[in-house]
Amino acid sequence: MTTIRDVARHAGVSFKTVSRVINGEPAVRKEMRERVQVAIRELGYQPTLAARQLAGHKSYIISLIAPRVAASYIARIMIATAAECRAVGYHLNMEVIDVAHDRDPVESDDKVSFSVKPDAVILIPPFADHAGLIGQIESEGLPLVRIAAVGGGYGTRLAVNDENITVALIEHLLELGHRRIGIVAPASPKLASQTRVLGYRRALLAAGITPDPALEVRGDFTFASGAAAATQLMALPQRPTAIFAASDDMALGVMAEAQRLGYRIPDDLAVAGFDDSPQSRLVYPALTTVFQPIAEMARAAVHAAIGRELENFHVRHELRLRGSTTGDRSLCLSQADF
Amino acid sequence: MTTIRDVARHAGVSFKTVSRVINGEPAVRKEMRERVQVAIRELGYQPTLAARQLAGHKSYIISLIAPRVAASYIARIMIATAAECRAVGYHLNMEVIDVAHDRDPVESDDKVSFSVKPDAVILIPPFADHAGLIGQIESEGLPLVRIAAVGGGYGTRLAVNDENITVALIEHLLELGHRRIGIVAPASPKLASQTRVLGYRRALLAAGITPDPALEVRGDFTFASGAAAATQLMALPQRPTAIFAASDDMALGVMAEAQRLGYRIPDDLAVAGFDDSPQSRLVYPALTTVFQPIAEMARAAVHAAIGRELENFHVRHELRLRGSTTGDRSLCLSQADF
DNA sequence: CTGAAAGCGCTTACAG
DNA sequence: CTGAAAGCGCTTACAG
Repeated sequence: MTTIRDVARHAGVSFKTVSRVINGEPAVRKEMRERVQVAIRELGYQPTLAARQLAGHKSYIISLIAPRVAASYIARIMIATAAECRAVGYHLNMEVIDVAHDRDPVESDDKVSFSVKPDAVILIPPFADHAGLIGQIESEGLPLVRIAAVGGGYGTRLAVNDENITVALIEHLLELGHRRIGIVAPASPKLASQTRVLGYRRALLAAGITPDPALEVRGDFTFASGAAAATQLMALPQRPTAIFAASDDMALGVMAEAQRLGYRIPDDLAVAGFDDSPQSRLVYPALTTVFQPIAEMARAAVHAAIGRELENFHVRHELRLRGSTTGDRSLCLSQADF
Repeated sequence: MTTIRDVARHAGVSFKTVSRVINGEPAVRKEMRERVQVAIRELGYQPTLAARQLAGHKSYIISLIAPRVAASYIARIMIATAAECRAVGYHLNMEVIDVAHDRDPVESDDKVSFSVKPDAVILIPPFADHAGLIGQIESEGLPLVRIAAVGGGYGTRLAVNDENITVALIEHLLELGHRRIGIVAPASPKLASQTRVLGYRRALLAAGITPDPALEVRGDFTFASGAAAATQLMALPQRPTAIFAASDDMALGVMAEAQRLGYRIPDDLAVAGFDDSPQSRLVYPALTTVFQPIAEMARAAVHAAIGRELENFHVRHELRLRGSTTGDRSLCLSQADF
């Protein structure tokens, strides 16, 4: 294996100088630096992370703790975080937790381990507010970034507020003439996505409509829960003419169930979701939804995790108005944003 | 930080004995072993991976090299691999490569790095046959597992052959009375999924139908390419009454385009896909498709990577017959398999 | 079955 | 701007 000493010999400098070049330390003459860089390239040298970590107390590893679920939101965060880590010279350690088995990620045998000694940890929903994990990470003394966290506590919170964009989405439905608009709301109160419910209510009130509790049904972000909500809402004495679901998967459940019951989308029922997931484009009619800048959030999280400033960071939501509300009959052929 | 010496002191043994217990070496008295294990638990000790790696030439890290694409197939492999790594006491290092920018993962600045010194590497499509990457991994002397690889060469090949299950799927369409069956085939010849085309042709021939080249259209696994294929196929003088797409995303493109053109599914056109992706269940009617045991393949890959035997390993494909061919009007409410 | 020595490939202070 | 010493937390041989 090529080591720092091989590079030093090849470049005719002390191995310490090589170390300085690798770490971008200023105190190296330009000529030396270039000589070392040539040697590194010629030998194909890659510093051993483990040695750097042991000596320098820095691992260049970030751990992402994610649930083992099929949600595209999770997959998109995972991929974007991994890509961003690479971009800044870090490595991503993925810790995937099986939430289905209901094991405590802190206390069970299968608990999350920090033996890779990451430089920082990123937590995403539904763990962003998991007190046990947060406590464990704090006691390990690890920097923490919590994406879409609601509560305070240890760590940097990357808060998202979906209220305003949801207001805009509901206004779109109101402009189309809908007055009875149902919502499939997040069941768990401790989620950032609750701001979507606030936006829904605010938009209705602003239009002079009193939110009807019968039109608010809970879901757990799955397709099945969206379908069940649709069954319930469409059975109401005064059924809604539009339904907003707090996630695309639930919205697709609403759409499918409505179609199964014989309603046409959007003629009989308009449907809107949230996430701009890849699957929101795969149905006919395509689903109206809200684009969340997941890649940018992942970038921000990685930068926050390693203590770098990120310039030009804006969490810019965007309405994606499509056939499921507008009646537009074209397909969505562009690739999904990441 | 708690080190091996702290544990030794706490347990009243030499630190070498602790090391032996951690590594499960046999030469330790049962009593000693238990004493050490208690100390480890009491102190919450977790051995530093970097130190073990440096001293023992073993990192307990597996690298997965994956493309940065939105395909659920990729996300499912990623998640399953990460979960399996955890299960066997390893850590997953994710290297996500931006294929969109067309940068060479071996030669570009952004090339894949092995500075984490993984114990093994796992390659998935479309990299499973990437000669450059395979060569790099071989020259690093790293064990390699290639999931769904086609060609020979360095590394353990986890081959999949989809021919037989595709035959079964086409037979299902034939039984429904379809005689003109179109296919959206993989464009790239170097993919394991080409076995799906072989199965398609074999099933037709077995039924006494000569495959019609006009009914074979190429796609690149995206929704858009499926939609384009449908446009083309449905414009044929003798249009097909059923279309099999070699991936679910392409099948959904076929379905959406057909619906847009006013055809009813499956009355006017039956559609079938491949993957049993989560999104295959999110549409109405639900998509007939083939379940691929991705989680089991990931398990097998991880075990092969670390040189362990995996008992009871079967790549068991399964037909998932749903409304897009059968006309069944129920929704698919169970969670997707992983 | 248990222990003391050497060393993995680097970085961190500290000199010059 | 550059170098020689010490040490990060472990495992690998080698003794006993």
